Amino acid sequence: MRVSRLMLVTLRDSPADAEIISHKLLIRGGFIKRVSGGIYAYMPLMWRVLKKITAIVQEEMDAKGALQTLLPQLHPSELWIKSGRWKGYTAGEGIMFHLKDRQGKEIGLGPTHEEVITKITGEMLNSYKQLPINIYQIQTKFRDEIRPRFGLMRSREFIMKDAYSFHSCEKDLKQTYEEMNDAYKRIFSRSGLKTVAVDADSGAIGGAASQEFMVTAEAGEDLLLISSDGKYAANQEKAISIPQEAIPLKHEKSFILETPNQKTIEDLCTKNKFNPSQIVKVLLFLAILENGEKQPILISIRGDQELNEVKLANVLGTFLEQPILDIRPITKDQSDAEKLSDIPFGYIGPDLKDSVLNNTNSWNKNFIRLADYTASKLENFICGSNAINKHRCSIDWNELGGIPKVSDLRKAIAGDKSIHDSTKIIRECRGIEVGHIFQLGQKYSRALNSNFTNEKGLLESFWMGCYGIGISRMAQAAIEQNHDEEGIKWPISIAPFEIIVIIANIQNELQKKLGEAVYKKLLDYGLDVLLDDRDERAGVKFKDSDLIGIPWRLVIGRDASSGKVEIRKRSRKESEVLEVEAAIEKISEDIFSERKLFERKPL
RNA sequence: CGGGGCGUGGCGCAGUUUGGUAGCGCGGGUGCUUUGGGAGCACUAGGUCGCAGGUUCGAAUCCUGUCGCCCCGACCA
Repeated sequence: MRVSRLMLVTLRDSPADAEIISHKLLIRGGFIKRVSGGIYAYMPLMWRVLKKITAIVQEEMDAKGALQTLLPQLHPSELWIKSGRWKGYTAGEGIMFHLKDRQGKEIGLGPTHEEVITKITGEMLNSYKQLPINIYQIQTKFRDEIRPRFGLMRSREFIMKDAYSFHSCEKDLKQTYEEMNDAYKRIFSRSGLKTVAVDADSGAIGGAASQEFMVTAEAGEDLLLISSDGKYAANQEKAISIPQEAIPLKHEKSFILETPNQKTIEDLCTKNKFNPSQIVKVLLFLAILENGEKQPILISIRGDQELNEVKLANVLGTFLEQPILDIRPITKDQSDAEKLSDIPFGYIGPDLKDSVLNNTNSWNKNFIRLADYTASKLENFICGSNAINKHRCSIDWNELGGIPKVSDLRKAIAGDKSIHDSTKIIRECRGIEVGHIFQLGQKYSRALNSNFTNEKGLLESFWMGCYGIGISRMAQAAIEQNHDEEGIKWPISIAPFEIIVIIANIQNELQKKLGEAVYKKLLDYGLDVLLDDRDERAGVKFKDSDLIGIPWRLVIGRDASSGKVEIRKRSRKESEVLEVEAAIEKISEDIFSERKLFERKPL
């Protein structure tokens, strides 16, 4: 390909709406073009990158015996109603685009394909003899993100590889899950990405075990917690750890302490010389349930700890045996709107009476009371008295009428001890989620009545797994990990081209001739070559080649008359001047050996 | 959804406070010079100032509405 024909439009200035480096570089290099909020066109250079990533993904999936298909993007609502996800995905802050067709039938634009695939396989597969099956597609997905941002990192239309496996038993599912785990490690390492696999919350997809593959990068939206020996790694949403010990409170007879205007843990501690770990703080939340009920929740947690809302939603969902559509703190405005004048914000105790809810007409009239184990373990503590400007000191759970239902609700944080080995300390870093694998179990197959006949001749629901990779996100994450002040440094396995040949001065016949010859020769070698044949000053071409991040550069310039050219690797500072033939040999050898490094390894 | 900010040529911005008929840099075109790290000079094209109303002799500027985009938040009791 010739740069003169490439539709290469690079920008000197960063666009005002780009925040992170990878987004800026993608725009400046002309890789993507914004069409609307969270919606981008992939321009020719980008499409080459995406095709290279896709090829790696396909090779590794195919090697595991997975089958590629292409599923529809328009999904009838009844499938999603059956699986129980229609409401959660469309109502409120649901992320599913949906529309009505001319018959008035509701249709959703696929954000993920469990429903569709489960329906199809349920109809096509009937016997355990046909299992296991692992089926995948590489397809555009649609998600109406609450807040699209960072270019392709969180866009509303994006390319994803999603695979779904079907098994006759859980053991078989676990085996495929492990194989996918292996395939994913190969995919990311072949793509030149440094990733870490972490335990994850399975979120809206549901199911049992799940693992995320994270590209470690400062710009990542997820917080990861990793033990100092690397043996434990989890997304903060899911992470469990051993918190710091509480500092014991002096034992004495319980009493009421006047605490005027001390509504925060911080105020309470500085004014009375308490330690936050000696306090039980009580949080008031409102959960919106799938059946439409609005349920007030009272959560007790140790004062120095923070609540993990994902854990809270999971615990609550299990307890109530239905999905939680939304859960968030109750504000003063909300409680006023419900005419609940008696809630002593800042002074709430675990034993706040249900009677404060008497006036409400849209909420449930009793609290669900939960406690994090850091709070339940305290034997002697301080807490709100349910009366303004008063706290109770040296109180215990008996005096409060017992301990609420206990769960792990706290956020694990850096500095905690690891659960697998308490001598190992947890540290944190940020990550970009590029892959996620789940053991779904029978959640979808049961809901959608997707069955097979097992060895005993009995009808059984499929055991399912699902496995996603954000293809377009991967491309951007690669930049986040591989760039410098000048631009992108693509890993060679996913670079749009492997080498760029720059003719420094196209007016110079000698250079031009030599450049064309070198270009042809490299093409004949089977390399992905780009020839910069533009009538531009050399500096412009150097800047552009650095910006778009081609791994090798070969310059035909002032030494052309003596048959010499300059070569440089994008990842290095130094360049080298060699005879043409030697340069071609060196580069092709290097690229071939790099290709070997990144090519499929035998199982 | 709440708060804040911004919409002026392809991109980055000034002009808006104090109304007087639109400007700078980059980019584009032509010519000459230059030619290994985003060249210089000259000429040139390109904008109903997001959109719709209103106020006014006159609106990018003031008012109302609307659309779009960006950031923060939607947890710290």
